[in-house]
Amino acid sequence: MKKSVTIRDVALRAGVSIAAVSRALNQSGYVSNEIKQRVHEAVRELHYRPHDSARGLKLQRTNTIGLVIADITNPFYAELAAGVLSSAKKWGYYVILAAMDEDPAQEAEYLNVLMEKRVDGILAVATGQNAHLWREAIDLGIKVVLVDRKIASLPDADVVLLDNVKGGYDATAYLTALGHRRIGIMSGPLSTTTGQGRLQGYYKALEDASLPIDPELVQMVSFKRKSGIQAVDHLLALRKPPTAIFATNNLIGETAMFALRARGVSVPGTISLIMFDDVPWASLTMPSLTVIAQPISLLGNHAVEQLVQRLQHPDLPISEGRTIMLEPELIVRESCAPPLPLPITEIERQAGPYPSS
Amino acid sequence: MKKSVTIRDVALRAGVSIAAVSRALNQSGYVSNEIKQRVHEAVRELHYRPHDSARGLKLQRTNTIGLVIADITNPFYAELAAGVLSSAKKWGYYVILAAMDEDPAQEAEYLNVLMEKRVDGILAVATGQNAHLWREAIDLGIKVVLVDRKIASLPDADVVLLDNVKGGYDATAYLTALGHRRIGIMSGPLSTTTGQGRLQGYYKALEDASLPIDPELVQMVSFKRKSGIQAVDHLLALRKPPTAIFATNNLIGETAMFALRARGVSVPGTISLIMFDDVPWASLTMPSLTVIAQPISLLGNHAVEQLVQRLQHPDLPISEGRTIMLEPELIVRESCAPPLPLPITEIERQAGPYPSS
DNA sequence: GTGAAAGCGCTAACAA
DNA sequence: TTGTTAGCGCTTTCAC
Repeated sequence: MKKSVTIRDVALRAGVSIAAVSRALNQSGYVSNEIKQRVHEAVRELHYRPHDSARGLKLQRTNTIGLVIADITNPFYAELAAGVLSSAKKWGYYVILAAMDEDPAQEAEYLNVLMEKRVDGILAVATGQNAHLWREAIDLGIKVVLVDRKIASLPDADVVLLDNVKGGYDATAYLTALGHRRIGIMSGPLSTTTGQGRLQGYYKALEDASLPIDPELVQMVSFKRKSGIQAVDHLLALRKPPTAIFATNNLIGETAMFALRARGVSVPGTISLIMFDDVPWASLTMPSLTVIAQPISLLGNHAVEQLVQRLQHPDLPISEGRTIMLEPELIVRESCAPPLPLPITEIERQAGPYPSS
Repeated sequence: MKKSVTIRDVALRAGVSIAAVSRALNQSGYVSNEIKQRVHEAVRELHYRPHDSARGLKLQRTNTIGLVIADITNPFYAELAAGVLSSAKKWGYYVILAAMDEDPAQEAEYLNVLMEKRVDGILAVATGQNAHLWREAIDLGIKVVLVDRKIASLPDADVVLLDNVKGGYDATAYLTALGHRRIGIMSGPLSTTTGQGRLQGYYKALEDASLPIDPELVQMVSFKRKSGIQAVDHLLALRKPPTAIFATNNLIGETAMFALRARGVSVPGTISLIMFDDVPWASLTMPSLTVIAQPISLLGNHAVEQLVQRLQHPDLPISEGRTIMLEPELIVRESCAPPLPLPITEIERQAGPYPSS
């Protein structure tokens, strides 16, 4: 492995100074066409590649950003990442992926690394912990844009959000409009604004439909795969089980679908199911799933846009941090139907065995 | 935004030389415990963070690797990335994600960037083009490990593969064992070793079952979502349509599932379906999908392991490049069944209208 | 054990 | 228009 070729080698080869080479390569300052030519020729012959660490050291800028998410295996984050990657590339930024798995310790570890690497900015769906580290990153001069979740301890960071309250409301209202009166919700953790918002929307829709809030119907689960099977069982075992379930993200929806099938519960015959997040498989299941779709790529694009803006105008007023809010959309498919006149157990109790749908 | 604190500041604060600080922080060379103490105190007080570009420049090493894939939105790559991320972190490496979307031009662009960034290594599911750039990367001293696909032009690169021939064979043999005699295949592009291998396995299984090869039954499609709908239609429209279809990756399987449902074809009643790749939704569809599962996380882990080994022993003999080959596994679910005695169109022709399954 | 100093590869004053 | 040079922040000889 031969010694790597530097700007000095190029200068020698082209018979000019290294400053001239730098100028020629960066289109900065004055360079005659002749020199430009000679330099590019030398570059080609020598296979010269500028050394990014050296530029980074000199320029105090890396053209690299960090993307902090929970789990790339979750289609939501995968699509977000896809949007971020392509947008970032367009602006000349490249991304270091940090999957913290909803674990504050891992988030902290990644944050430390991203700071040492002096990434220009960080796009983050954060746990909400590590407030101190986030502050430190910002103080270091790293621009932070929060995506999907706001965090209270960073009121001054830009943020790109989905209107989760509306999403939760629309999902629930769709169900009440179908005639459901007992709607179960598998809610994500209230430590996240997404969990909070969607649950809040659920409450609001019930209220608007003059329906009582039954605490038994709200099941707290984590935003992870297979984390809520017992939540489904719990709902199913209720004295008066719900006639519909609202799964507040795609992993939870997967779980719900799985558990309902395993228990032999007919959807939407016995129970209707609505899910937050549209994902490719939602139209492949039988029945296909009615969902609240998020404009995920847009979320990513806006986030990058926001970040790039901060990067290019380093001293825009921070003060409040800008907020961009996107709208979710109800996509009706097959998994929701009007409820049976009465919950099936009620019917059984009143009229004896009843042929299951 | 105040000037960032450097090793010099720490030295001043601790009342020692910068060399001592460096030694203390890196556990290298001799440092008295007292100095060590003072340094760490100063670091804490000043919130000092080593500047990675500076270390990188000095050390000619970045602790960063590139991961080149097609599309993070494909669950296969998402899981691969997840495996790579966690393995890499364990070894102290962080990853820049490059999604080239099966496009050689994008791959080239990313490759150039990764070279300029002087990543220590690259893990790649490559297009197979850009041979020259890959060579250049290796010459630059960047260790390259190929994952999932081998590329002919880089015989000296380490490679971590799945036995695609076996996978293709097992899928097809399972179908022939069920009694299928006309099996359609939606094959990926032969420019990839995965496409090649799976098709080769298909041929081999047919041969072993003494079944003829009918070119009409092999449909070439790209490894992309919804790229093969017309391929399904083509198979369906055949004078003697297949009684089973082998979809050679998860995106193609998604497409097949989608198209068959849209056309009202019963699975596995009229047509059996088997897919390469196990994905979370494969057990949620109705019927659930019989698949050939790849040990994807393992693939990622091995790849990182391989790379780290090269990184830690820079002058291991290159010569041939090591190959690790993993085994696929057949997971039987509900989407395959014995065929109808004769293709339904034959029956119709012979016996008039026939009640569809 | 500790510190002074050279230098990693690059950019941008500044001088010519 | 071009070249010389001083760092960017760090590690590591090499004297002491």
